[in-house]
Amino acid sequence: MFGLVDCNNFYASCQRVFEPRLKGKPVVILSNNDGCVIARSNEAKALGIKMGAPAFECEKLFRENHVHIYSSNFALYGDMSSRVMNTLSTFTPSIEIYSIDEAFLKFDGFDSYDLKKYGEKIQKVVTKGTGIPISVGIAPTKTLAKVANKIAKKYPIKTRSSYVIDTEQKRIKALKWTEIDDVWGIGSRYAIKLRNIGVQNAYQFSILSNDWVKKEMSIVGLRIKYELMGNPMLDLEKIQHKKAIATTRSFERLYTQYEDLSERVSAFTAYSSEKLRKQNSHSNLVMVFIRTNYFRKDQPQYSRSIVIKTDYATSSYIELNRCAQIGLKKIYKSGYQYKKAGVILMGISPDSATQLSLFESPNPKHRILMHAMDQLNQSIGSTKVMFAGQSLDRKWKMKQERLSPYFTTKIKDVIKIKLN
DNA sequence: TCTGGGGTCCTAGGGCGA
DNA sequence: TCTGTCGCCCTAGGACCC
Repeated sequence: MFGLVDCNNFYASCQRVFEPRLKGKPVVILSNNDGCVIARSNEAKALGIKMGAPAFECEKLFRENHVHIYSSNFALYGDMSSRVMNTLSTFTPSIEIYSIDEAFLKFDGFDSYDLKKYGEKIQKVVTKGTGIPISVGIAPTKTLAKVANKIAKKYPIKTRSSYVIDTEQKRIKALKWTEIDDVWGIGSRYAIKLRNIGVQNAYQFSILSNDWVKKEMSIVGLRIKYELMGNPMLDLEKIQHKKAIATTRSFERLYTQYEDLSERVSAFTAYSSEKLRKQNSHSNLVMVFIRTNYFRKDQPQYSRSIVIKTDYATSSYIELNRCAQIGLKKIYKSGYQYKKAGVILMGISPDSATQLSLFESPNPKHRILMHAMDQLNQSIGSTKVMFAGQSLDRKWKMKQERLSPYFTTKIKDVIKIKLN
């Protein structure tokens, strides 16, 4: 059996752990640059605040309903997430951390356990130990565990936040209850397609013909169908190195000058290459993209990307940035107002399996330099040592007007308790 | 005026060598 | 020598996830 543990309204819950006054109040978290709503408490959802809604469009709603607004604080959420995951790993040896707020558990050899009760225990221990409320869904496949989790989350009192699908009757009932858009793996496009042929819920999807599903939704759709029928197609995924490492950002203003974009691309490459070195890997493909603001229909639009091959697989910022700058030069066009850019490193291989080039070889000094830089930045605690290509006076700055303290990762932000 | 970021997987279609 | 077919590789684009 598989279990899916999902933290309820994770980012909002993290803020509440350290500010209990937020309990019962509407809370929203905004994306980078304070652009969109990316998380909401139940109270905020009840007000009709939509996921992904632009913040500037919600201002009136926020004001009138005294909504508590926060800029995203990923250092805090990441730390809280590892506390939850550490607690979960005490309940089974088989765990897959699926995202910052979700984990799949596998219960092999738990035949003598009452899994419903076990789920309730997991819920209690995690919530007590971390302050984060969770829901637990258990079923024979990962996709059904997702469904079970939705039921536990929807009916926390009736289910005690733990629901198990362990009979054919329960499976069919749960699928009939699940709207087609809520099935894991069926997004908005497929949902429209399915509704057009009269499929409204997961059960109706599960009895479609295999041929139709395969033809219209590829092998991925067919796998979902089998999973919903109770036949496991997906197992726990092993932790593996990332296949692509990206740093992409929207700018706080529009850029027209090549030099400005060049500085940003240089900084993005520095950050991506740092992530690459952290996972002990090399890359041999650098993709750069730039684009104008596609929301501004009144302005001329331009969007291009390019992939540049490095001479050899490397993790050196100097070599990767050389390629990124070549790419940028090729795709930059003057006369446009640029809103976003990014650098994505691809063709990633572990250090141990790096293929050497016949004619070019890495400069050994780069390796020593990168290592020294990473160590310096690590000891300082943030990226302070930079290359000349990056702006020292940080002309570019992310908008984060409502950032909460870093309660668990910065010593000056740790809560002080007064003892009488 | 202001609209996120970072990933994965799959398929179609073209180029190319056997 | 020419042509058709097959399979592999690569890229672009579409779908999805959180």
